[in-house]
Amino acid sequence: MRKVKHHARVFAVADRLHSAAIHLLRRVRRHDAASGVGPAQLSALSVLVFAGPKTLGELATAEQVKPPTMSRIVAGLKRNRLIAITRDPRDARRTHIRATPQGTRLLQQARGRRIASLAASLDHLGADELVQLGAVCHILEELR
Amino acid sequence: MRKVKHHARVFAVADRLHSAAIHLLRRVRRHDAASGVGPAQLSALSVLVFAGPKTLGELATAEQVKPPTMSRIVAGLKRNRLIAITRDPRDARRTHIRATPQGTRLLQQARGRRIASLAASLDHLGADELVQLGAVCHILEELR
DNA sequence: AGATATTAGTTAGCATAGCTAACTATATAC
DNA sequence: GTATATAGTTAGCTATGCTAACTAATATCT
Repeated sequence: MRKVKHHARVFAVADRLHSAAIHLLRRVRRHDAASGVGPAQLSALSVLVFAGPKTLGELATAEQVKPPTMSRIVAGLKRNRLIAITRDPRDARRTHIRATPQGTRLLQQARGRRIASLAASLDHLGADELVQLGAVCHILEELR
Repeated sequence: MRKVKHHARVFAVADRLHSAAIHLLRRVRRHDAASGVGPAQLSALSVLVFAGPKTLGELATAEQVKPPTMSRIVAGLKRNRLIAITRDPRDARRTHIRATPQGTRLLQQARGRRIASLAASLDHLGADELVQLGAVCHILEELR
């Protein structure tokens, strides 16, 4: 049956893709220490920088974390002056959180280090291989 | 200059690849809670299951973590009876750590959940797209 | 052989990050 | 206007990261 073969191939590819993603991120993450903030703060900050201001609840959802956890991450970011917090005038329960210029700068630098290290690894690849990588990124971006 | 263009493309691909890897792992990680052990323990256990027995120092290196951190992760795994520890008869300072049958079983189940969820996402892809993904995995596996 | 240095791992103590339960404050519904 | 629901915080637990300082064992060097 063709279906069986297809599923087996999908599993094999999923397995390799999973492993490749782990190794890729493990490598780029080594450079994050230079930023001086922890991984959770860095990740939350990147949401604020790339997706714009968010409430605490929205941030928690985006980061797949519970509100109390995000509450502390946000407190840390504020202590480091990487974000600014304002109350929602319509609903005083809500807080609006946005990256400060320093926060944006720090994130861009951290991201730059990651991307630069990955780019260095990819540098010896040929144009055709880059095209393949780009096509696969497109496929992965379309996954829901 | 062609070189400039090439570098710009490499950067753009690195950026997208980085983002894709983040989202991919964030999705599959949701299922890890079902295993009942933390992410560091799960990751260390996977090294033991797939790469065989290791000393504590080797494990720490493999996991990009300092020895004291791995010492505690190992203590947790032992408490959960997922690993067994023996002393090296040649060098009594060293400890040999290996997964128990229960540890192997738990890891395979956790891994199965991750891969199955990823495979489900990939299931609607065509054979040609799977081939592309496979080719890219090969490229990434060759990266040093 | 015996002093010294190196290596493997542990312990102590600190910070960050995850959770649940319980709380405060605000907004909504009846 | 009382009850309910929602947004965040606080308290307290576990896990995971670090450095500094320690123990124990091995290797080195006269």
